Amino acid sequence: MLRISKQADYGIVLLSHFAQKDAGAAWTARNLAGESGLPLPTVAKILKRLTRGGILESQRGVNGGYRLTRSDREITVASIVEALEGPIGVVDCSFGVTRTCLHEPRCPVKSPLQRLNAIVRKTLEGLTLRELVGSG
Amino acid sequence: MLRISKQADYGIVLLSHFAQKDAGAAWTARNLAGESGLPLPTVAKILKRLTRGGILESQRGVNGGYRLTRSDREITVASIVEALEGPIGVVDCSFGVTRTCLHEPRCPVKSPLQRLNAIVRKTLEGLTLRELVGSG
DNA sequence: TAGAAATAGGACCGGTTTGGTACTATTTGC
DNA sequence: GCAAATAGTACCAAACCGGTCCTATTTCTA
Repeated sequence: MLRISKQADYGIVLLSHFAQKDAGAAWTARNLAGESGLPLPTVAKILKRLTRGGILESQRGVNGGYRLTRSDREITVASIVEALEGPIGVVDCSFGVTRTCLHEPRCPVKSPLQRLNAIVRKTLEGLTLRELVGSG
Repeated sequence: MLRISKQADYGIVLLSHFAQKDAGAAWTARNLAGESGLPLPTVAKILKRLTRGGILESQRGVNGGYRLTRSDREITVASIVEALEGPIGVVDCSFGVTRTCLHEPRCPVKSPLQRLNAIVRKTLEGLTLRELVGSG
């Protein structure tokens, strides 16, 4: 367990297509669906989220499509996961906001768990799309 | 997201009680429930799993209870998560066995995702219960 | 100017997983 | 023999997730 969602998994797969070929090239959802073998609606949904997350930029209209907003060396796995799943938090109280843990007053490991969270996040922030795809 | 289950979360909380006090001391499920504020059935379930995972050892009968099988410096977060959630795998294909990915033939990032998985696992394997609780 | 091609956004439903509880069996000490 | 404790399993409700569909908007081209 401790896994990322399928959406994030697919997101990495799709982004790897941008990274592998000419980094500046544009892809349509339809092309990527054909290339990856994933269903078009799913691909479209993921690309939209990646765009909202600032990882892709979109061009509407007939000759539209998606392209990377920056180099694959500057795109971290953390940003991909966050765009597709929301904030990275190993446990609920890691968010540090809004959510209040019922057991917080007597919880002996609140900050240790936040440290665990920080470690995992830092790991993912230090890993770029380039690194992930480059040495496959 | 990218979070551990509540079971694993609670498991860490419960184990921290073993680590904080006399490491050799035994705890009953009832005592831990009282101490942590978690419901007894839930605590009992988690302790059973930790025992099966080799992290705790149990003593049945009237004066029974649970205690750590080894020092809190030798118990890794990875082993805790694995005991409570099963094998750590960031994505399905990280398991490398049984499950076969439908997209595997054309998947450009299979081994990169396995590398991601290895990185996360290694991080958790390098983090001990002592470290997690010690500097809270 | 109309139509086709593409993205934007949100609603919806089915299935799976998870969290939590309860029940019964077994062991152990007094 | 009874009480206290763990072992194991089954079960149910709720939340989450994956996937699809529908409609609106933008843009190019004929």
